[in-house]
Amino acid sequence: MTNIKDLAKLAGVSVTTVSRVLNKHPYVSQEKREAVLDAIRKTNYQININAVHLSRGKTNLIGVVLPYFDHPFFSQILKGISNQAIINNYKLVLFQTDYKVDREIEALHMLKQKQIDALIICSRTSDLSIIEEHLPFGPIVLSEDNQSVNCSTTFVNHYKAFYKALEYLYEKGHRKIGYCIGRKSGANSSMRNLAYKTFHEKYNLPYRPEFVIDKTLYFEDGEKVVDRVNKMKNPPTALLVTSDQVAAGIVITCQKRAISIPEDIAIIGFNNEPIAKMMNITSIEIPLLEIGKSLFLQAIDDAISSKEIDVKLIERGTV
Amino acid sequence: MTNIKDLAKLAGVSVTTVSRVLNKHPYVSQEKREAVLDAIRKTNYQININAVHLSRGKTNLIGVVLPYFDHPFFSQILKGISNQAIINNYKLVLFQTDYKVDREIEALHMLKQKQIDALIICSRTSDLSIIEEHLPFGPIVLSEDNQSVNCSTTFVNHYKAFYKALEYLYEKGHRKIGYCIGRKSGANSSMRNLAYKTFHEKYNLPYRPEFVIDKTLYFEDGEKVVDRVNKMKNPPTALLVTSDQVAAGIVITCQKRAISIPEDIAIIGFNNEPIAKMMNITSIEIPLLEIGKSLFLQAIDDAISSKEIDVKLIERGTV
DNA sequence: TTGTATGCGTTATCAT
DNA sequence: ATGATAACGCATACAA
Repeated sequence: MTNIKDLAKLAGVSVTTVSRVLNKHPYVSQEKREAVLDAIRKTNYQININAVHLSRGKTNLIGVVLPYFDHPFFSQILKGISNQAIINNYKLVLFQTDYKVDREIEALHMLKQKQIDALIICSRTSDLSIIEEHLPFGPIVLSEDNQSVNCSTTFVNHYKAFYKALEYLYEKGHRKIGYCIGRKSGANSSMRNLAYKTFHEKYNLPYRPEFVIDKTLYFEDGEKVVDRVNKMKNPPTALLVTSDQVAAGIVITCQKRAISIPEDIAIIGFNNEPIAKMMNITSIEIPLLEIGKSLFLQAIDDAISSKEIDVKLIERGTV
Repeated sequence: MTNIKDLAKLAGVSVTTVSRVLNKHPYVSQEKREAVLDAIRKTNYQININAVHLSRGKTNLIGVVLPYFDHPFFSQILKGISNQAIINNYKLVLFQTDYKVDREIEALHMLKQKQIDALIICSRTSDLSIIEEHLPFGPIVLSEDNQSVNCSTTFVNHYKAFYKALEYLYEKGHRKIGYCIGRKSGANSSMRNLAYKTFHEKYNLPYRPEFVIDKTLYFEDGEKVVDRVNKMKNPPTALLVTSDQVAAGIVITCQKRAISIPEDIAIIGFNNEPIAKMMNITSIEIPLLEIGKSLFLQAIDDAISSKEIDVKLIERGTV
């Protein structure tokens, strides 16, 4: 493997000059520049990027932490991030955590080790104190509403979004409302649960723990949800479903079992994925690509900022 | 930032000894080891991984090239790759190409620059000659049946899979069969088209170009497909749909428009995604996680190997 | 078991 | 405009 030293010798210049040519710096005579370029051609020279990284202390790599990427919610955010990464000439290093803290810490570790310039955490599992601890090593961007830690965030106000959906159902006459969610823990889940509880207090409705159905992520989980609801003596008349995938699964299952929507049970999905439109599912639209874009831009921005993303209720046929 | 030199001074040993401790080499006295570990604790020392990379000429990073990762086909393969990467302590660098050659070449470039140790190309766009050119710089693994280039491959025999599905439809009495595919170009698409043509020749059926519907990738494309078929004077009685997403979209659209499946049109999907099971769609099962796993293992294996993955027809209600 | 010295390939500083 | 040289932080061959 030839290096700039070899090139320098071949071109009859110093390594500095070679480096200048390589990095398109000014102050190189046309003559010498040509000589260097010639040497590069002749030797099939290839820069060793790791040496550049060491010297610069920067890798142009950005880490992305997410639980799984085979779910539309995250794959869309990732797509938004990726689109911007391409534009800005960054590459992405993926950390699929399955919500395991260790994996997230591994990612933070890579930030500490300078293998990545910044870290985007799409869904956090580790403690905020650990995030804070790693802040000195590079920008960390979170996708949650968070005032307590001094880092950039792009987030949906899930409290507001949930509340909006609940109020909508209330207006439509629903008094027994349940919801389906991926996991019960996590910052966003907590906000939704808070909205749910506050809503019930406001209207003096009883809070029923069995109306909260977790571990619902994928299309096929819709069947599980219908099973559970069917077994209830006093089932909900409406369901907030935090993923259109699951909502669609519920709709399909109900069709199979001759359960009418919205008469027997009303459904509001989330994300407004294409499947929601096709299946005429009322949904809370969340601009995931935009979230991804914002997260990335914050990751490469030295300034710290917070961005709240607005959501929109798309009325369709399942309420 | 403290480095091993500082540690050495602090612990009263040489940098070599520090390095030995860091890398858990033998031949270090308990005493000196403790001294080094102490120094590490005191200084909050953090290794600079880029220096390791430069020194070792290796990054423990593996590149993954795919057109998009918001499609179940690729996100599942990626998941399979990722699972293995975690086990083997590798990180993944993602290249979303949108089937743009430049992006793929960028990935090959990073291999050349030694920023990644190996490259997995899940769906190739660039010329095979370009792949071959980059082979000297590190392992490249392809997901296609390919004898001409000397690299590892894990692939589905799409010719066989397609033929199997076509024969099945033929047995069921179908003589006018169309198919939906993501793109017409590409190695895998070519194999399928070849199977399609061969099948038609064998049974002396006319080849109708309009029966090949491309740019069908996502759920919502199902509607487009139904639109196109509806407009045909002499429409197919069966459709091979190379993604269950699209197949599901077709089924939903047909339900809306009172088109009976399989009476009016039969459907065979691909991948046997969960949605296929839920919607009772006949599908060709492709073990995507297994493919991902194999691709990864080949990427970190110096030996070159080829692995053909078998598929299975899952009979359900759409034929 | 330990340490010295050198290499890894590049960039940055400074002097000329 | 150009070049010498010192970082960058670590691994390792070799000597002891």
